[in-house]
Amino acid sequence: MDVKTVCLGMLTDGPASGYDMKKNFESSFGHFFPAGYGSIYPALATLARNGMVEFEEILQDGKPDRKVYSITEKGRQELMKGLAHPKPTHKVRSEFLAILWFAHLLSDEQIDALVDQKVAEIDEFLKLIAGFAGSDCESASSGARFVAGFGQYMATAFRTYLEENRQVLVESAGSPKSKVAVG
Amino acid sequence: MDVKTVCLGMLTDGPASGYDMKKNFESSFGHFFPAGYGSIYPALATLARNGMVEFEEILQDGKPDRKVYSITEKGRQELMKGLAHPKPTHKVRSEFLAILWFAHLLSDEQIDALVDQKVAEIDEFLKLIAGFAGSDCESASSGARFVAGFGQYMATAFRTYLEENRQVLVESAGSPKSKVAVG
DNA sequence: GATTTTATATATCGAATTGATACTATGCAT
DNA sequence: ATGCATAGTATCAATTCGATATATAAAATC
Repeated sequence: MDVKTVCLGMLTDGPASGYDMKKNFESSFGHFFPAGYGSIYPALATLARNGMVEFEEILQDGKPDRKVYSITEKGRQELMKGLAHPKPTHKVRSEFLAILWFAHLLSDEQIDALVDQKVAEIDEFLKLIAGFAGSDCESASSGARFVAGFGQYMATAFRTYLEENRQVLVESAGSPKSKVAVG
Repeated sequence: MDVKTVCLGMLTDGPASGYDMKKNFESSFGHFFPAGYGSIYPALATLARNGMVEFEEILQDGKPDRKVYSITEKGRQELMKGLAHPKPTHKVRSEFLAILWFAHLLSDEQIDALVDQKVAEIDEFLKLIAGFAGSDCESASSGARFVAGFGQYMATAFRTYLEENRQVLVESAGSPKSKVAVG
C-alpha cells in the first residue's frame, strides 16, 4: 500500500490531475498520509505505464497543460488488491519526540519553546479540521468523516498530553521525578 | 534531523554497536522513530567517515565481530546542532486510515476485521509499554518517561476512538449518517 | 507603479528510508 | 533433524522526502 494505491482511490471520485491530487493530499490526506510531487508524479507515471490509469492532455491558455487522469478497470482491480492489505501499518515518525527524548541535553528555554510551538501548530490544525467538520462533512463519505474525526480526536489528545505533562521535562536536575499522567 | 542524529544521541548513553542500537530502536524508539538496519548501518558509516563517531572492532569467538561505536567531541557538537532544529516534525503515515478512507469500497466484514486487528495490536503495544512503566521507569531520563507516557496516552486515545466510532464505518448505505464523537 | 507572493501545472534530482534479504555460527526446541 | 531465535555484520531495489527548475498570470503589498 503506497502512494499509487491512494492515487487510484482518489480517482474513483472522478478524473483529476497530479496537481489536483497534491491539493487533496494537503487538505484531506496530509495528517495521515502525506505525499509531495516527488511521490505523486512518479506514481502516476508508473500507473499509466501499467495501464492502471489513462490520461488526456488538456491544453490551456497561458497556464501549463493539464494531464487529467482516469482510473481504468484494471486500475480498479489493483485498487481493491491494495485495499485488501491484511496488516495495514500506522506509523508515527516524530523529530519532535526524538528531540524531547534527549531533553536532559537541552535548556529549559529550548524545551518550552519547542512545546509552545507544537501546541500552536496543533491549534492551527484543529482550526482547519473544524472548518472541514462544519462544511464538507455532510457530503463526505463515512470513511472521510471517520478519518477526519480521528485526526481531530488525536490532535486534541496530543495537545492535552503536552499541556498536562510538559512540566516533567523542565524540572531542574535532582528534583523529585514526577510521574506522567496517562489517564 | 534524521537517523544519524538519533544514533549520536543514543551514544551519549555509552558506546554501542549497530546491533545494540537496532534493539534500542525496537524497544524504546519504535513507536515514534522507527529505523531498521538499512538506515542504521549507513548512518553509522557516514558518521564514522565524518569523524562524528569512532569504533573499535571486537573479535568474538563463534559470533560475528562487534563494531562498538563511541561519540566524539565533533559528534557531540553535531548532535546539539541536530537537537536545535527549530521546527521538528511529527508525522503520521497510516495505511490503516488510508484504507478506511475508502471504507465505502469495502465490505462490512473487511472493515470489522481491520478494526478488530488494530485494536488487538494496540493492546499488545499497551502491554509492552506498561511493562516499561513498571520497571525501567525510575531509572529513565525525564525525556524517556515523557515520551513513553506519550505513547501510552496516544495509544489509549487511538483505541478509544476506534471503539467509539467504528459503527460509523459499517452502516449500510443510505442509513442516516451518524456523527463522529470528537469529545 | 514596481515588486513580491500566490496560484496554476508540469517534472526531476540527490539523499534518505523501507523492507527484504544474504552471510555465518551457536544454541534451543519440536 | 529441522527449523527458529539470537548475535552480528551488511547490501539492494523500490520508494519517499524535500528542494528545485520552468513558465505565466493574477493578486497582493510596498
